[in-house]
Amino acid sequence: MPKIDGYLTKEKILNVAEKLFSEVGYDAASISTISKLAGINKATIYFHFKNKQSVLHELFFNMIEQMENRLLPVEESGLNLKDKLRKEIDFLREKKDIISILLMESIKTNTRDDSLFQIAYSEIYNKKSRLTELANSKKNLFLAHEFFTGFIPILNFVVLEDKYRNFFKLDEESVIDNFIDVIIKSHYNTHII
Amino acid sequence: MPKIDGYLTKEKILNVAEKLFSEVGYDAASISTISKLAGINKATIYFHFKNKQSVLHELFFNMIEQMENRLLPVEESGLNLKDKLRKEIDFLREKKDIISILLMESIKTNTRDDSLFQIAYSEIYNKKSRLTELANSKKNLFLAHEFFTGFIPILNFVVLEDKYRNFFKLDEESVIDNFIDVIIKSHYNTHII
Amino acid sequence: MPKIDGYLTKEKILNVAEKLFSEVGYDAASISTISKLAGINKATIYFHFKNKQSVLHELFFNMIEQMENRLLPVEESGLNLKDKLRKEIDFLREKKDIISILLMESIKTNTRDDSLFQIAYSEIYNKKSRLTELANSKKNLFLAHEFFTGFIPILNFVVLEDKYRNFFKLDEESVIDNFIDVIIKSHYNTHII
Amino acid sequence: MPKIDGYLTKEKILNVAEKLFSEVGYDAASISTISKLAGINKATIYFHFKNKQSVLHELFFNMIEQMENRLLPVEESGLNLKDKLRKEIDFLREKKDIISILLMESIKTNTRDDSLFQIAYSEIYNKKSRLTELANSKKNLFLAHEFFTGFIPILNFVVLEDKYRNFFKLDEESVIDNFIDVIIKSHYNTHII
DNA sequence: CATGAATGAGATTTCATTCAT
DNA sequence: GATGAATGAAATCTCATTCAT
Repeated sequence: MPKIDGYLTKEKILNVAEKLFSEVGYDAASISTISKLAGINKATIYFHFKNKQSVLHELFFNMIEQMENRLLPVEESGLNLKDKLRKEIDFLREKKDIISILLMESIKTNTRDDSLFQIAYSEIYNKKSRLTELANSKKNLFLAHEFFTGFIPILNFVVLEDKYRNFFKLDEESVIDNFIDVIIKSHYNTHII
Repeated sequence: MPKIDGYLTKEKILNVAEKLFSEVGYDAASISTISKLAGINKATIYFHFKNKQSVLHELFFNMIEQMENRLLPVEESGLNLKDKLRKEIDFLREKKDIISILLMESIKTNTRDDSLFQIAYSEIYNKKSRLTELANSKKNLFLAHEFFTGFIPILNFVVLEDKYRNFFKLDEESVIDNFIDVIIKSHYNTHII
Repeated sequence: MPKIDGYLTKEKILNVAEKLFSEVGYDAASISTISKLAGINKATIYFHFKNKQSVLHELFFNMIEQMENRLLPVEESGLNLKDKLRKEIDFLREKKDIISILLMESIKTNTRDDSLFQIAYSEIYNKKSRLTELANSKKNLFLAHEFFTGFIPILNFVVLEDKYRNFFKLDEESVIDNFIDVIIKSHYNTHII
Repeated sequence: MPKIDGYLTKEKILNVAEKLFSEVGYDAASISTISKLAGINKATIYFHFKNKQSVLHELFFNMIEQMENRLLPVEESGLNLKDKLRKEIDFLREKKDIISILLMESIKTNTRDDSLFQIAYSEIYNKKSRLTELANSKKNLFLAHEFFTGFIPILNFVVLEDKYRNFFKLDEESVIDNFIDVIIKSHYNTHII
């Protein structure tokens, strides 16, 4: 391995780790395997990262940052809701791996990591900046609506799409089309504000 | 029949494993820890189970069986939708641990386990037995509706409830009440059939 | 390896560890090497001991216990001082390994282990039970005398004897004889009480 | 000439290493830690030193050189024994770290390093140059006296002083005063020649 | 002179699993 | 049914050392 560009090595590690974590879960993914897949020495991972946890943290941190800084396609002009949603879902599909990890880690009872909620927070408050003006009771209802009938179904769709399709023997296009139809009818058409 | 804390040893193992798996995930939970928490010898676990995997399988199997055989409160007479839902959610809350495990394992890309979908299938087909009579296109739309706007949000609510409440600093009763309100409006009131 | 008598295995580990620690120091002695020398599997050490530190602790603990419970030959009747001392030194020579470890570990500035002082305490107070009756100023002088001109020289003799002999090209018997002569003249003949 | 905190880099490395070695022992002190404490890059250490061992060797070499070249305060005129001893001990106290390392390394059975004895040799022969004139039997007795009842207790005092004081809950001044008293009575007043 | 990046070897420790009793 | 003892494999992480820049 050329001792040239530490930045590239670090990127490589993060990419490989993201993929592997999503495939087998954080705990079942070993540093050994990551190093082999990245084509580098095990110890090199510890040159770039304090420990295994910090690889995960950096993945989460990068994800949170990206989500906070992006322009929401929902707010883009000139597109109808269906097309906007399709664009958003395609965007998230590219992030399927890190979303899988995020969901898995959030579910563990013992975790103190709240990256999932941080992302949800920024997504939801991005969308409706007037949210803060609402009365508390309404605000919490709105939050529940956004989180449990919008955010969660969409992330789960991205993550479970393939298995859903395989189990129920459906074809690819109909699955995404159907999902967009039902999420519009159930979530977007029933918005409170 | 030797018992530990009133449970048969095998049941004790299953209970402890279920709790630990949900806390730290299947991979981070060791047979050693399970045996210590159950107050038995490590080797005893291997008397009752072929290996670690089969402890998980038995948990999943039991869960699937229970879900298939239960009477859906939704179909019970005399209760309005809100109360029925509340009953159903309370039932699922008691199964929070196994549901957590189920969700975590389903998300792993590499898993071939489809217990989550088996349960979804039986839940959804239980509810609407006439589903099979529908035309294919309608059927798939219905399936997407049930799975992604009903089943998934409800399971995720059960599993994420506490963390959601803590992160957004909400009080317990309002969280469940709000969830029931929004799931009714988004899922139940928008049923296709 | 026969899975028969865990007690023997533990003893074997302690013996091997004691020897190796004294040869190369605690930190340079690896669990791997210990296991190989003991003819057992590395993991077996962790069945009998919590971790590497606890192997050291158990060695120290055993040493402290032995020292506290032994009858001091110095108090034995019928022997003159020279013979008593010779007996005592021969007793300590058999414990050369653990004494080496004890001294090395005591010297480390960062150590919080005070096994050396615990042993010194019990040795010194054993010898002169009337010590407690002394006035404080005398007591401390007595302590300094016992510790720095008796205990420390003797332990260091046991530990450095061979190297001292080799460096100065002396023969074995003259070294021990000379040491006994000088320790009697300097320490025992100058006792305060 | 690049300096760190006013020291040349090499000196800085030696100072940091000396301190760390004395705190945790040679083996537990890593080049990594030394470089961090010195505020330099790990590789820089390998520019100034062949390897880790040679850092230790240079520390020992410097110490030996210093000890060989110093004027012994014991021989200074105008001071009584007590004051001379106090001066000597204060001199050695400043070398506490390197003395700790020296002692620890000397105790290891496997070590072939004899720096401790080299220093002892030059100290003892410095003091009494007419030593060589003595008959062999007397010489060896004298050597044993100097080494085991003078040199060793003094070095051990310097190294164990703090721990001795803490364990027996003594105050600083009384400890050094008492030590000087007892070493005079036991060692200096019992000189053979 | 000094550094960032890398590595092979090996450290401690834990894993799932086995087996004689 | 249950256990103490053991193990091979693999986990995470650290080590001393190297080298291109």
